[in-house]
Amino acid sequence: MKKNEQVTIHDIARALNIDSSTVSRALNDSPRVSSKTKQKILDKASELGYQRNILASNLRTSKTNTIGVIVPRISRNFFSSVISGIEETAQEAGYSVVICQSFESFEREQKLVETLLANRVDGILISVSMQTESYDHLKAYLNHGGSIVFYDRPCQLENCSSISIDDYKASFQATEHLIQNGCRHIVHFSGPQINDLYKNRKQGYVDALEKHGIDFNEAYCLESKLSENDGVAHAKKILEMGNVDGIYSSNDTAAISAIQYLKTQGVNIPKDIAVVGFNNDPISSVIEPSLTTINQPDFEMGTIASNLLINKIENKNTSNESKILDIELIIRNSSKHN
Amino acid sequence: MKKNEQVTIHDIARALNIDSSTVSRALNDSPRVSSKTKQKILDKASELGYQRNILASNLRTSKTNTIGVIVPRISRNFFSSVISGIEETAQEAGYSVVICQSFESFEREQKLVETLLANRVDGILISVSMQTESYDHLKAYLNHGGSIVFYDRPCQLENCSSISIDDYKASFQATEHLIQNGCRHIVHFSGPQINDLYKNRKQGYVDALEKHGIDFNEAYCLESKLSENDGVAHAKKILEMGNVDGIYSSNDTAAISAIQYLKTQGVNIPKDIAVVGFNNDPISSVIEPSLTTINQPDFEMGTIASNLLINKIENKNTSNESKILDIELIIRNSSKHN
DNA sequence: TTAAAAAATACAATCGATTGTATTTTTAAA
DNA sequence: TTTAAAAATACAATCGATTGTATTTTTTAA
Repeated sequence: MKKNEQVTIHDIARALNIDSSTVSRALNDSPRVSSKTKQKILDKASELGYQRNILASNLRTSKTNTIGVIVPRISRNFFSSVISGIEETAQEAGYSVVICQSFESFEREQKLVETLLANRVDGILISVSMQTESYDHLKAYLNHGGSIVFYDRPCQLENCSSISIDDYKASFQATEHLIQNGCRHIVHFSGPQINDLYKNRKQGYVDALEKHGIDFNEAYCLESKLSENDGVAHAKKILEMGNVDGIYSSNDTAAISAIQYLKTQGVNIPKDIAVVGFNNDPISSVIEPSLTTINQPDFEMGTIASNLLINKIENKNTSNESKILDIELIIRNSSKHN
Repeated sequence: MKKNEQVTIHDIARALNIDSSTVSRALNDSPRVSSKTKQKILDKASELGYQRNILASNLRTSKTNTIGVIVPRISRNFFSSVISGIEETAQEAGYSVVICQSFESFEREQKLVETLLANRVDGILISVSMQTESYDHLKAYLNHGGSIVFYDRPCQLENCSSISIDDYKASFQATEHLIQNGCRHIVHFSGPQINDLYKNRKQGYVDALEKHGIDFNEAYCLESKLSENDGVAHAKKILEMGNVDGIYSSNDTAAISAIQYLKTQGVNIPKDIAVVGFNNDPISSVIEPSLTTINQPDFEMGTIASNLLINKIENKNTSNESKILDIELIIRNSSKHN
């Protein structure tokens, strides 16, 4: 931005023939300035159209009152809801929020963390990309005195809090629901096994099968990034397999595209194949048959993540917590097996 | 962030017994530093774990290489696609992007602009909120030397470029499509008439009716913010009206919730009432019947918006442009009237 | 009225990087 | 070898706000 147009505290000071330190204190409502001069300064400031330069302020105080949010992609309803929760809480506490998308790319995630560090944000809320296996970029940020809280996809990293749901339990519940509806050959759409989230979801599926005396078949576990295309590809494989009667997908996106493809191939959902998804995307209630899915407290996850981070930043609480939220299985029409 | 941990160019300079200005120039790859010392400095920098403090740099250069994006809400697919386009182009040009949601609130929008100004972002890309009637907040930003480009919802403001679609034409086309499919009593879900976008959409509807000799009935224009709830409320009104046989909605969200409600009331879509939406949300192809809608080049709109703004910032082009993109009517099942 | 205490304000260094100018060192030409 | 030109580096001011310390002014109490 052009410099000439910028009004600084020095301009105000000069206009009133006082010192800029007094102006600074007045603008910050310090008790060290009399209310008379405060008023004079405030008046002059608005007269001149003064706008505080936060860059300068941040540099001096080495505090930006900004938190960075790294999210795989904002277009997923779950994530945009989490962000809303984050923003609300952050705003109340006087923090700005910078939203960044990693698009599930590790390389991009690294760059984003670097940029956030260079910009000296006070803390980072991150749901790591599906490719993230190394945490050096995050460690670098921590070493510079930053705070990190994981949300949705927890990671084992010292000195970080996390907030997530009980993926294992949710998965167990979803799978058991299919079994109780008569499914015996259940395919699982699983995500990258490098992250705990998808590991836990797979394990819940495996254990539910075991509990009900169904043999686990590795070929029934289709691992992918759970995109729309992946859902279609999985559906094709399922038709080749022949005897599949249930699908438990780690997200709604893949479940929905699979349903759509299967319908075009004359498969009856849920009669032939019952389906359960994960996330409760708005689209899941619109598709026919409506999709049975797991609902997560997304907005709440955002508010809690924000709170954990701000507490960390402000040192109110030095201990690290791993909070787990409850989920809910929403039973709709895609899973009624009769 | 804590100060003690921070390595500065002065630390590097001290360690090598040279001046910090040389370090600065070396890190910026200036020709004024010999390649030998450059290498020494680079090595020492990585050895000490140096991370440039952009705050300081920005303060000195009064350039942040950051653009602010104000969006009504990121959860709308159209907007998240625009953002992707913005990010891609901005990144290539070396700019960071800060995404902010106004949630259609004017008050919030004002605060966001203020924050972006305080942070001295080089430019703002904005789709104004549905409540925005005054532009003083934007003028203040312009007065401080900032650049503004409007996207999707253009505004009459001096010295600003804009990128949008031909809402009038799209609306005309959508309405005409309904008429050609036999509709005579077409209700229009319109948005706040304070913005050109919704004015144009309404006018296109009105003129299409006129062209085909259908009287315009103000009662058939239901104005709202086009939320899900608004769609349901409109649907109820339509049932009370009795003889409505077509709906043209200014967005998909309202169209879809209306369809869902009407279906529960035994209305056959499209036989009894044909429906056309706007935006081509992913959900529009999933709902049954699939929704006829207007597809906008969302990603492209983002890239062009970014380009216009960056050109403005870098003064490559001082003239102000109003670009208009072409749309496409996607005909699906919700509008076949027989 | 005067001294001490309290309030208000001024001075000056600082945050970390950038950049115009000055100085020193190196190179090239005479 | 000497000198001019070019290259490399050092010096010092600056961006705009903050903040500890010093000074001045005002208030209070004796």
